[in-house]
Amino acid sequence: MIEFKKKFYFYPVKAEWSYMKKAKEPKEKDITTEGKIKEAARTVFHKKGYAATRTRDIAEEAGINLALLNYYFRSKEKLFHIIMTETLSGFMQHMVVVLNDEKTTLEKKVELIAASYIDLLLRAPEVPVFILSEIRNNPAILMEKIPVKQLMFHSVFFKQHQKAVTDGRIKEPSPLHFLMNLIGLIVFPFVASPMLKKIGSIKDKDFNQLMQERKKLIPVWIKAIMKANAK
Amino acid sequence: MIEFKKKFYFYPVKAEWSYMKKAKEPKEKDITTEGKIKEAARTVFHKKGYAATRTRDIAEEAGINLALLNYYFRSKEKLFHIIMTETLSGFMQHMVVVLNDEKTTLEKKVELIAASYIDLLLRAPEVPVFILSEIRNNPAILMEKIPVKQLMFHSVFFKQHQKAVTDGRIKEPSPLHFLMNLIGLIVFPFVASPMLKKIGSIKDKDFNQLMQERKKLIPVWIKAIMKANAK
DNA sequence: GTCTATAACGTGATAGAC
DNA sequence: GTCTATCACGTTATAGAC
Repeated sequence: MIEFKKKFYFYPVKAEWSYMKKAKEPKEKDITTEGKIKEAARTVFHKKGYAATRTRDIAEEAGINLALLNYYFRSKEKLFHIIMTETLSGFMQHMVVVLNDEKTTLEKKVELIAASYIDLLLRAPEVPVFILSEIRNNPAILMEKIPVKQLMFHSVFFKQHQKAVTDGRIKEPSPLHFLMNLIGLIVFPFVASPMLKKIGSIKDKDFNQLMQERKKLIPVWIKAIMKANAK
Repeated sequence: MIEFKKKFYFYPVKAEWSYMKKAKEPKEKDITTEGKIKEAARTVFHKKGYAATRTRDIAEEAGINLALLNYYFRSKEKLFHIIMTETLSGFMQHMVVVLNDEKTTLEKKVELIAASYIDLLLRAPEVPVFILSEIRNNPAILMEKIPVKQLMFHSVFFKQHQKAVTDGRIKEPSPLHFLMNLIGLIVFPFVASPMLKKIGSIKDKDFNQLMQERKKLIPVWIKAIMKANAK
């Protein structure tokens, strides 16, 4: 009880609420009311952000009654936290798998990350702006949810990178530049895509084509950058 | 009259409102009430975005009475449009000057853009996320305000880049990749800085140091990328 | 579980005194 | 120009019938 906000002090706790359940397989379309609300919430939150989203938008998107939202998730804020947590961990998990493969080389990992993240982002292009702008309003979200630092610095990827540096194959001013460059080259076109589509007058199809090209180009570019640093 | 929203049909038009005046020199601190409100609005909008900002936040930040905000700027929306326009054009103008210098080479322009934009972003690090997330909620903003496309494709920079391609010095799959890479390498660390500061546990001072390094490194990296493409 | 109606609250905007 | 008080409205959350 004690962790609830004032206004919820007397609200009965229901053990069957969705955020206490285990996440379902994402691919089986959830046609339960609860599932529909969560799907709708994900869509609307990702598109408009927390502050600009009205619970009515979510209810409408889900095709359900507004009251049901509070029945299942108790508050807009709680529903948002669920979506945020799932979005963040989905993003991280995806990377952690690749980063910790013992069998692949550093170069191969760059290829895999570029390819798999571009594919992921093509399916959910609004996610990066969503994450970055929500973190701006509440940076604490990051640490609450996921041990990002652990996942990063104890990864096979990170150790391989460090070894490449001590071997002299890379002479990075800082490993952070390597990370910023890799993620930046992958993610930036997606966060800037509204501008890009205006400036370059390119359609969605052309944009997809450009991103497909980048899957192959980014590893080449990263290699070139590493060589340039080694000089 | 006709362009006003319904609720403003009968609101008297005042010719002396701030957004009709010419912009003042940015460096002389504006201590008029109007100036204080605008400064405060810029700060708060940039930090929290339109939807999450309350007019009361702005009034408090400016140290003035809430009613004065509507007295000077008539509505939250109008005030926001002023800030948005100034922010966007400030960003573009800054680039247009460099892009259209006839005397500098393509390579030199890359250096100048990297250096001047990183300096700009160090002074206003919240601006990229602000622009990108507001455009997400209202992409029309872009075209309303600034002829971005014109400025870009008729620039000396763009012509120089095209010439370098036809000369065989660059073999870009698309000039858009060049642009995405350059801007991405510059801007991405700033939009991702909250994550970066958590993941890398770096302080503001270390972040500044990294960005200073990037002023020199980005031109080198861009050159390396161009060479890799030329192969 | 789902609905309608409504309470409770927050926020943008305004009237009117000074 | 600046203030206090208040309105008007939209939004979240809830009660209670079914």
